[in-house]
Amino acid sequence: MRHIDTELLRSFATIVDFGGFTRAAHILGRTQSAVSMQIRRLEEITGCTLFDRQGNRFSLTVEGETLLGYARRLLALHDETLEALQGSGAGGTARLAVMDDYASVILPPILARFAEEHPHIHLEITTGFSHHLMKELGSSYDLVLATQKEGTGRGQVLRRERTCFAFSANHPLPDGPVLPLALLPPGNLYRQWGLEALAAAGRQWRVIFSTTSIGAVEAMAAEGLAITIVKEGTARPGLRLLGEADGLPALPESEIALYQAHAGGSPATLALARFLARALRRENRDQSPPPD
Amino acid sequence: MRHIDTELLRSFATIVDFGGFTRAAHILGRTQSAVSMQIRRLEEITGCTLFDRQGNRFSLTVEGETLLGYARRLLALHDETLEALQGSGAGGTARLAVMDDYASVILPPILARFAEEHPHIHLEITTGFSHHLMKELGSSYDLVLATQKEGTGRGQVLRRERTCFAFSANHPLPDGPVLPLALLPPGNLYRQWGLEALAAAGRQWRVIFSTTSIGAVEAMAAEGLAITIVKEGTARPGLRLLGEADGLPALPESEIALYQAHAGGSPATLALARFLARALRRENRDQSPPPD
DNA sequence: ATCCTTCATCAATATTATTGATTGAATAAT
DNA sequence: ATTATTCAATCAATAATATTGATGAAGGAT
Repeated sequence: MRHIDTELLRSFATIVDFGGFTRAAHILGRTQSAVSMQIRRLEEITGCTLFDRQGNRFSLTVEGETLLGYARRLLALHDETLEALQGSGAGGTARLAVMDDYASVILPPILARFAEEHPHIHLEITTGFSHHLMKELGSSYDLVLATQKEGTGRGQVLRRERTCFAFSANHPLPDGPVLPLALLPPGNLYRQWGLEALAAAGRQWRVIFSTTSIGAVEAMAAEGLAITIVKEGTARPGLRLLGEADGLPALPESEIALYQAHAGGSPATLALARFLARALRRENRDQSPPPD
Repeated sequence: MRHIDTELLRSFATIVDFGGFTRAAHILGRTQSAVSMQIRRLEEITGCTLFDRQGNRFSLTVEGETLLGYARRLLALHDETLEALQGSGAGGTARLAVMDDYASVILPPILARFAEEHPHIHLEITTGFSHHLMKELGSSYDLVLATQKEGTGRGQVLRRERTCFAFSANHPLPDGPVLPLALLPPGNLYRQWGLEALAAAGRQWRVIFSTTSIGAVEAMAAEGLAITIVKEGTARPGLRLLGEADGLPALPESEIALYQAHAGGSPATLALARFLARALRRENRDQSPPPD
């Protein structure tokens, strides 16, 4: 008698959420070939083709979409079952660390939805700088959502964002030869990128404001007191992004990447990872739909 | 990462429905030791003791009851998933054959509940005499619910019922030396039991009415025209059960047994089998609660 | 054209489930 | 009491299944 193993569904959902067999395999703590075989098994069991493979790229078939709906319900119920029986011990907690800007701008509505869908999972959210957060991945945090330079790091890249200098939309740019900057403290990635780019462009600068509060830095820029650096997606209203046209150098792209403490973590951790991947990747796609 | 295989839950639910590891093993097409190991695995995974073992007998623990609730929901969703993907082919059909009296008296409300819980499963119900139905088990039917003599046959006994002679509650018993009988046609089990018992008791009789309709036979008895044979549970109102006090011999007990075409049939068949076992065994228990 | 990324496939291996035989515990029968 | 029965637990052996690591093939990118 045919039956679907829950783990096959978990792999299936993870592939969709993370947009790839290989990426899903990393998250699940298996090899790519294992995941590929699992999907083959799933297709044999259901008798359906779940993915349209067009060489490298793939998309869900209609049957795949159908199964995805059932898979999500089944997985939620499965995890709820385990938690109901094992008490609300460590199994029901997910500890996430996020860099400040995402924590205040992008994530709140996403985490609210997650909390609503998984009322039994206890969330512990910490904010800070990517660099510091990464050090405690595995000890204090199960997941870290970090900003990193394109192509760096081994996390799952969920989204890419343009990084640029920014200044008040309502004030004229400062016109002296020395750029007034408001930046986060030394060690911050954007500070480093900005200073290096300015040095390479032969510009002079002075950091007139340095604080650990992103809000304060952006407020300074919005008031026309200094230039700062922001991600396109999280810049507050009132800020204008500056480019070559404004005489300011381009900066590397930022990758928003999700790091996992251990491949294949607790059910709660995995559920949160899948949810974040789904939410961030989907919004990303919506912002820049494919040209076809 | 721990996860519960759906098949473990199916075994668990089947044990509860059929009231035993060995019985469940037969239904599932596995050995008793396999089922026993599965439950051990399930207990390891959940970290709970699911059954209170008191030697031979066992009962569900509180955690077991909790898991049972989840298991039923999970299994229903799992089976629904498979059917959604495989089209409503043969997977969504269960063919049940039932002896007449149960088909008209006991089963209708039970099957109605089943249909409500599993709106996607297509039921094919046939009625007839146990003897004939059994011949087509495996070809025309997936399941046969049959009456049999105690201790006979290899089906799963779901219920036992007293069998006796019966006559109108409102008429005096016929007083001649020759008993007027209304029975089903030759080949019927009860006809055979009755005639053998009367012969052994040295009574004389005459079958004055013989038809394939149980309703007609019972109507004859209720009108005071003849004596017939009924199961205690399915006798219509207006009939009085006759025993030694009335000068009529006792008859063997009837076993209501469920036969399965193949061990571990289709999901729909298995679902119906479990449902019938649950419904009939539960009602049985309610009718004669254990003395402790 | 060449590299790189990504998924499919294959044979070998590792893992896991099932079996068949046996034991132990508890109840029913003599 | 003592002996059969019944039923689940256990164990070592086997069967079944999943995973791996290496390799191939098919697109996209440079």
